[in-house]
Amino acid sequence: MFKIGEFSALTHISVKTLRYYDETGLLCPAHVDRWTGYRYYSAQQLPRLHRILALKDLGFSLEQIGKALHGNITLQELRGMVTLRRAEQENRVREEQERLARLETLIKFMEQESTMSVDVVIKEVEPQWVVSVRETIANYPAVGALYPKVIEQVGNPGDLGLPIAIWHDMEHKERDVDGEAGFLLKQPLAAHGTTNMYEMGGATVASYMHHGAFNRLTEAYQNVLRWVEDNHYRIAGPFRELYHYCATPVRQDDESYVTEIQVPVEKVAA
Amino acid sequence: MFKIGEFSALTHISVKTLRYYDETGLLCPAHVDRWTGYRYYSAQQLPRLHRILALKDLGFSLEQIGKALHGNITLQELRGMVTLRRAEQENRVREEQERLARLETLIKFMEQESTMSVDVVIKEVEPQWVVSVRETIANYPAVGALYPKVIEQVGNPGDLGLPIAIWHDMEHKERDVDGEAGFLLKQPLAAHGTTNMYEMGGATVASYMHHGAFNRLTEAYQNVLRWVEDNHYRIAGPFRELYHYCATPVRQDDESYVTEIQVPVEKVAA
DNA sequence: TCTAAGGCCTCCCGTAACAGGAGAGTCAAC
DNA sequence: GTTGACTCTCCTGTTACGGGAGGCCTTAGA
Repeated sequence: MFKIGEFSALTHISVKTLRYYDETGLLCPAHVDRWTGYRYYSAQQLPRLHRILALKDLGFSLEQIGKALHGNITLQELRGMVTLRRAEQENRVREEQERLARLETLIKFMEQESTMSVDVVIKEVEPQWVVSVRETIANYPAVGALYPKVIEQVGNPGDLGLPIAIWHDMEHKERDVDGEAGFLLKQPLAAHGTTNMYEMGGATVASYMHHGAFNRLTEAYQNVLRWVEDNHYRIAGPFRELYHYCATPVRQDDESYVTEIQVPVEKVAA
Repeated sequence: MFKIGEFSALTHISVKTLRYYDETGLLCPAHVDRWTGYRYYSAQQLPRLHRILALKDLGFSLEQIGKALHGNITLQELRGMVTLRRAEQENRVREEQERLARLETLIKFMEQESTMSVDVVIKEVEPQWVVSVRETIANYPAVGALYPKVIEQVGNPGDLGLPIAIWHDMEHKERDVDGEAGFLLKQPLAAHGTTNMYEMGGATVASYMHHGAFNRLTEAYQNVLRWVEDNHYRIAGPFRELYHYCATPVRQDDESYVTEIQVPVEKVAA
């Protein structure tokens, strides 16, 4: 029989940990002095402690280990536990690898003095109802002229959510741009005249929050698209712009605007 | 200005999280109503929140993010942070991969109905003082005869720690075994007669706690050695046996004994 | 036999990043 | 005016322990 300190030295498990395992019922001392409360461990308990450590090393929680060790577990169930654990661990490894890849991409960006790419995040957006008009317009800033058209055809401006633009060209164009302008909606409305009313699908997007003037959006796009490529994603749909903050009258050089660039993406198979 | 629920819906960040970020000073609302305590967020805060999410995604703690966002950080410092983070993340990935590898090995073992390999753990053992005799003996059980020799040559049995054996043959032998028998010591003693007194080096070992009779140790060795191989380790020294529990008179079939097998190992380069 | 040092006990707090819930106040629409 | 949705603060719980306070127990030395 060992006192807790001796058992701790023997196993290299801290006294705190041993007491915790006692408290949680994972490994109770072979004997506890009724009057002093001293814990006494026996060498026979070493295998159980070792098994605990081994399972912990495999990534099981103490609660799972407790259940597994509580006696009545079959080889079948154990197999099931381990197989499940492996699946979780596979996900874990993949996530951590992707995180590492993002870090390495960021470092590459930073070597070129660009700090912006810190801010690109991948997120899921839900399906959204949209009312819009789509036209070929002279250039990007000209999209501003489309919003009044939408507003005048929709009865109640109170129903409108965030203004958005969707760019259907897959590359940058100086003129004859295929643009769509409209608003997000909380509920579907009836379509009027030349407006489109549809539910825009949900998507995985690379999102970048641009805080600054519209005339620097092109630069922002370049960075986002390079980020997408460097992180092994592929463009999976037309670009979306959400105007989170935009004062009227609209100006191209107002630095207070907040514009979100959303590039639908899908992961390229490794 | 958005109320917290609106801002939450807009960003897909939970209300709880936003309040937590307020509390920790990471992202305080643009305005807080003095009387009601209501939090009001502005669209201008979206970029900051996005940056927080991005850094969190890269694995930084909220505390680190707080420092980085607190304004006065140079590109140099940011680069340093990210580079450090990458190093950590590389370790992380490696650890998780190794854990996965252990799980897969275990599954392979379990397919063959062996559950024992759950209990093999890698651990570091410190250098230890040892007093022992080394001889070529008839077979493994014959090692028992060596311990009295050690005891009689050492004055005080009170100084002796755990009995151990060290097997210097790299393979299983039926006879003429090169065995060493002795005891761990707390402090060095003077050597006497034919005993050796030396400090056994520390090592990384694959350790298996065998709870059962000596005559089943061979089977245990087989499993441990297979585990070592399957987990891409290489044997790095003679095997050690520690007799944590062993009643006298010594019998080969006493199932209450607890014997630890330690196989010094080193990782094989991937 | 007394004492001092160390070992052991229980109880409480802290960790990171929130989630859940109680109880009370606030806002907006009908 | 009322209802129901929203918001507030405060408290607890999560995992696997570590640190420390305050008090009892054991053991070695004087």
